[in-house]
Amino acid sequence: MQTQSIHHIYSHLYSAYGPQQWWPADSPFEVILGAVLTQNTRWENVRMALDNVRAAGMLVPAALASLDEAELQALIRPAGFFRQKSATLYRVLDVLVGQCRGSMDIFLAGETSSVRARLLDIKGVGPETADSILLYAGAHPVFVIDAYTRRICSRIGMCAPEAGYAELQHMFMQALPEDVQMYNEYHALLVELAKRCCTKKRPACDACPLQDMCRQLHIPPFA
DNA sequence: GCCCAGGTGGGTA
DNA sequence: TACCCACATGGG
Repeated sequence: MQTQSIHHIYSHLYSAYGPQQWWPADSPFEVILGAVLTQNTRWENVRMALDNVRAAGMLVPAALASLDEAELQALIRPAGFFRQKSATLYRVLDVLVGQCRGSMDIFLAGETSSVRARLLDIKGVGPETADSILLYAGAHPVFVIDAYTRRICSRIGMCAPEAGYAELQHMFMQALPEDVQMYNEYHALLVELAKRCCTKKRPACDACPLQDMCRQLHIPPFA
């Protein structure tokens, strides 16, 4: 039943919105920066920070790593939490530049579980940041859970509002085939749904692509 | 002015 | 383990 819902949600969202072609970045390295910078932060703010980094010609691991703290913080300031995030970025860059010669391929090569563990060892990189990097920069098959995913699932009664990261991730990965492209699209479609009409302010709306499905399956908020 | 955003880590009971 | 809190900017 839950498995079925997870399949239905995907097909409805895909029909309604089409392929999303995520993540909004031009390179794997930019994915990493975005994944850290978007921690508890709107993407609009992240984009301003990334624009600063790009304009400074710093969208290259070795170049960014060579900046001093004040310079890096000035660039990423619009994304908020700039002291924490600059410290996290230096730790990521230590591994990427120091241990992997700046190569994203080396940085993300290996078994998914061991690459994930390596990422989680970096202070400031938690499960969502690690999984975003794994999926969108490294094409590893992990399903990304975020605040949008949690809000949507809890709205339609698929999980408790306080459901944990691992619990939600397991729910999706158990229901779906291990498919990088699908995990990629699915997460992007959930973000699109959340932004369009599953906002915090508006729990249910007429434009929701899931309303018929919710009614058929007798699940709130449309049941 | 007040609230909130695509999290994470540290402290306390 | 289970809460509680700091972290910071920019937009509604």
